[in-house]
Amino acid sequence: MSPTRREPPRVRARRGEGERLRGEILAAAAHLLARTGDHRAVSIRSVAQDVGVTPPSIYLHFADKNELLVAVSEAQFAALDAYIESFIAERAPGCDPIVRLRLRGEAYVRFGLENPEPYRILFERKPSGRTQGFSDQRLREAAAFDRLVANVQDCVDAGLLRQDDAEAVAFVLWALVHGITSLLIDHPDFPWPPLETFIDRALDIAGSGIERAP
Amino acid sequence: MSPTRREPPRVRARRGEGERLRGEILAAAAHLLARTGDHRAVSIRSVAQDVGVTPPSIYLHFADKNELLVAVSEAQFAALDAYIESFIAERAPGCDPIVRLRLRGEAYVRFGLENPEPYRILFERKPSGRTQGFSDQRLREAAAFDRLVANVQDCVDAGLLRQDDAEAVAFVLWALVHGITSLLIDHPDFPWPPLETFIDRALDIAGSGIERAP
DNA sequence: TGTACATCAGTGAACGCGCGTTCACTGATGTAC
DNA sequence: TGTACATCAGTGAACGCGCGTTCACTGATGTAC
Repeated sequence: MSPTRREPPRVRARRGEGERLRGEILAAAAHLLARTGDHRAVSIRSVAQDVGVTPPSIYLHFADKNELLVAVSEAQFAALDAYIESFIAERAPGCDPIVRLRLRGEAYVRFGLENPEPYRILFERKPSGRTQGFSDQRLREAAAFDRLVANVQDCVDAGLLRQDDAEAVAFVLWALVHGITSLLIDHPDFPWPPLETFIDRALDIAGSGIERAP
Repeated sequence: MSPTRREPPRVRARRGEGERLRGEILAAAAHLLARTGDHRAVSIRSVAQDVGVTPPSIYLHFADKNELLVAVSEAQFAALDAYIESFIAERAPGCDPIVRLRLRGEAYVRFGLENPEPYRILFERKPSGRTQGFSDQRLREAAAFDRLVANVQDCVDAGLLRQDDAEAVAFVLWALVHGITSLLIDHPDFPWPPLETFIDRALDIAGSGIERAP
């Protein structure tokens, strides 16, 4: 029943350890996001309360709310990237690039479904007020897009895909998996086909659309 | 400089014409959405102000804010449907179902790009609080999804596509065009390929993925 | 034709809420002499 | 070893804002007699 979750509220950081709070703030924001499934729940006040600190303390580490959200996004991008890479590494220690490409797509969708609100923050957030904080290049790296392009290029190099512009193909593949993820997240009650089927069918279609004719 | 746009504010409706206000409210909400590009701008107060009426008047026609938003969505779904059908009708008065399918995809993306905030409201809105107001079936109809399925089925029947479950294919196609639309809308500054190229490439890939082998 | 009255389309003021942010402050921790 | 002092990690109270919603009301319009 108590509104806070930590008792006693918090031990104050010792001299020189002020940075510790920054980490706690980011963790609390991510936790709020996952717990509530609503990015509007991430307010300066709610984050402060979860950390066990007063709202003005946030401003010791972030200039304003936008800067906090940008930092949260950075962390989520890193999480997405790590998720995908380890998903692939666990299932395909070998290096068949086609298998990897397929797993990459599946991992992407799964990350989104397991972390809907973080996913929304990453890819459906309004480019609010141009204070975005993410440069185009940063988004590219963060979204693991460059890795996708490299994966497609590997397939082309191995003679497995039609000779084609790897980047252009990567855009289409990204759009496809993003589309699936986004629809499933935002309309969970719509009568979708089973997840496995949906992903498989999508990757089959995309696959035979880009595969090298035998 | 005046905060309102209509002087004198409004002529009061005559007896029996109270429903007129309802239409004006919906129009103002849609206009606000298009003008500001931000669904948060659609508040009871701002809509009332744009209509030239006081906030409580809204409640004469809508039980609460959610009901207003649902009505706005209904109108936008209808607009999407009309846009697609007339886009196709203008360019392909004939009935080659493959051509129609392709135009359908293009029209979908174009509607989204021309109406980003309405599009967001339709497909990226949070299923907030389960008070959604849209049944699954309603979304299906509204999203013109059934028309897409029928179009795919036409292709199959004409022997132009691989014998396949039309609905499953339609899901994938929808995901693809939604993915493109959504990414372009939400990350307008990302270095995307030119729109034509993006759409063409996507539809080419999807096309050769589902086409009947010659 | 005249008047009392019901109805209808709104109004005006207020409520309580959570928000981002600012400002002057406090009190423990470490350091210089 | 003892003490004055600077620094640092926070606090507490308040600001002004826009929001959804409620409530008692007003005044023009039409109707019954």
